[in-house]
Amino acid sequence: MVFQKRSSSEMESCGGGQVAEMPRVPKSARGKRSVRKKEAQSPGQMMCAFDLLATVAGKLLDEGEGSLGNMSAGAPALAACAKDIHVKQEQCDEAMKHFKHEVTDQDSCNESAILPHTVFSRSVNHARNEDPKAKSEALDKESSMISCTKAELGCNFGAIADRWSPESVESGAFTGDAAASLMQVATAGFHKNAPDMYNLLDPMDVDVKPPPLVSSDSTGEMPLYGDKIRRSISLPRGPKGVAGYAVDRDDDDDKSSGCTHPSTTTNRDFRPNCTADHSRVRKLLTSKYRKVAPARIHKSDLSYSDVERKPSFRNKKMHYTRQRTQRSTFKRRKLFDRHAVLASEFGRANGKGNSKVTGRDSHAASLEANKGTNSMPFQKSCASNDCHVKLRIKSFKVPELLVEIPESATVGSLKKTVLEAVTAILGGGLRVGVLHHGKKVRDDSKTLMQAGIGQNDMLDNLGFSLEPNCTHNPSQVQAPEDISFLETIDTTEPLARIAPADSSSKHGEVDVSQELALTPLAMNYQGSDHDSVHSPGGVSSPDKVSTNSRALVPVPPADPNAGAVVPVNKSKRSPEQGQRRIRRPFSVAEVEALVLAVEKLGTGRWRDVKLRAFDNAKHRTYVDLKDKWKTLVHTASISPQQRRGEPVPQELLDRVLAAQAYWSQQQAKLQPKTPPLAEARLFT
DNA sequence: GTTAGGG
DNA sequence: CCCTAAC
Repeated sequence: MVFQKRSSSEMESCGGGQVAEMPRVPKSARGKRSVRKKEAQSPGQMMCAFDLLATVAGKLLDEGEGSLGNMSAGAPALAACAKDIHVKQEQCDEAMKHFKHEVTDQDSCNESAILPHTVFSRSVNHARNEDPKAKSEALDKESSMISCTKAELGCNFGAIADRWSPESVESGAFTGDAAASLMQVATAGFHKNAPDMYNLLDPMDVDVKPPPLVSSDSTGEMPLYGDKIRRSISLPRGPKGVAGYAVDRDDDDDKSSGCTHPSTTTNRDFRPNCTADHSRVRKLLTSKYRKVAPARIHKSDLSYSDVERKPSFRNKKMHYTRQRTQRSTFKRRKLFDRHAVLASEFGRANGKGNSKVTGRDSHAASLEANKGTNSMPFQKSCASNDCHVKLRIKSFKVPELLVEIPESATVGSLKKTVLEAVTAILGGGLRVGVLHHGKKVRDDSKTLMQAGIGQNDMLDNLGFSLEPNCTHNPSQVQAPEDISFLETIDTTEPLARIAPADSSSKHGEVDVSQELALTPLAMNYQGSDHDSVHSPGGVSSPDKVSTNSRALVPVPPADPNAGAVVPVNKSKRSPEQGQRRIRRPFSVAEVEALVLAVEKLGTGRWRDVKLRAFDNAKHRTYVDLKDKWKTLVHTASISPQQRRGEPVPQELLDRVLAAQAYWSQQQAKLQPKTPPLAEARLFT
């Protein structure tokens, strides 16, 4: 596994929070993005992971409490177990060095900061070593390296809550402390022995309040989806080398995997069936900014299983329908929304090594402070001077990962790889960011009160994020903005996270993450309506631009009367419609499928073409297909030198022209509305 | 909801 | 890809 370090530039970005220019923003919408200024933050405010670590270390050591404290006692012995850990010893040392440097550079940090980190890194070994049996089992299962039970998390959270004692709040609990506590929870969770690492991904309901009716997974950090990767059985006339992988992706990438569980509704600690879906590795990193479509907050949307999807699609493709209808209906709004759009596509894996995993995203996991009905991220129960702040974090999401793994690898190994990546990230440095009103609160010395946290207005404005420690990936060039979102965005801040437009064009390789080519062309062609039930547990694939790449969009104000249900994001923005779909160039395989279908069905029957060849490609609408055909015809009629993008085999283009000519003729024959010549009719 | 075609 | 008109 490769543990990439971030480059200094990234670090800068981590702290700088600069706003990238949004790519495809309609001119009409430009100029409305002043809001993005809110993102601009002083580099000096960058919160150093050390602050957190130092805080954690200090607290734990001083108080002599917590698992970390205990673990520290065995640190020496743990050192010998370094080989077990997936973070190489050298890396640990390297990390140590970085930490030291950091410590040196940061007055506010002291040497103790190193300890926590070290302990974190090694605790994994420790835990695993202590129980050989458990260890082997874990390895066998390849997916149980890290985890913790909800109960454990809950306990930890309880501890956090305790830390936020009345006095501390009153006298000035530091936001840094809060972050440290959160980090502790997260870290602890990852080092405990539990069934699956998804626990961390699960929402953690810290308080006792009943879960909100609506999931607040609006952080924009949707669980990985359950894309499927299938291998094209055969591409009839397709040229060799044609991408044979098809990845079915949800239309909008926003549908979460079918495994999405209404987190708020159920607190399952173990969700084996979802593993595959959730473990989907994304190519990631896509965008630096994301937006969340409010509408997707609803749990029904979240649980969009493949099975569920298909029917809905057939039933009128509500999807499109809704889209279109709303679009026209809210055209104006849409334009406005657009400026908040977009995602970029990701970076690509570098290197061809197998099982390379890189944690590169800055907005690692993101927590969200959740406010259910009336639940707010923080609840202040103030009795005179006693102001307890209760907070609920709906979910943790691991940082985005870049994974490269040979197709021959087993699903199990993929899981393991991903898990290792996650472990490395967490072990290598994790920090928690606190966001208030969409802005990171970098000044750890501020009290909650000073930061405005705890006031009634903050309910919807507080969020947390788990981020990789910038200091750990110095070599990483791409410094994704490390802005994480929380679903709660201040209403006054139209949040505009625009994704850099480096989209599509360059995600070159067709690795797993690459666009999917429709698979079952052959099958479709044969008229079989390939069932779209692909095991959700299939290998997950990275997505290019996926959920993550979406910018965050505040949820429109809920119905006043329904306010009790989900007042998560209030915003005037119409989410769903506002976004321009990301550009997804057709792969050769898709073109092949399209050509095949058109040859058979002819032009003018796009819906049928869609159903026949792209039924599983949720993101391809019949309009898209029609448009693609249009461009194909055009492409075929121009010189190769004038063509752009992924070259389409001439053979296919020839077929396009042939099919176009044939069907045009057929059409002419069938409806010679304007009977040109008598001769024409004679033909029919 | 689909098609067709311009943008 | 989006948007509309037309059906």
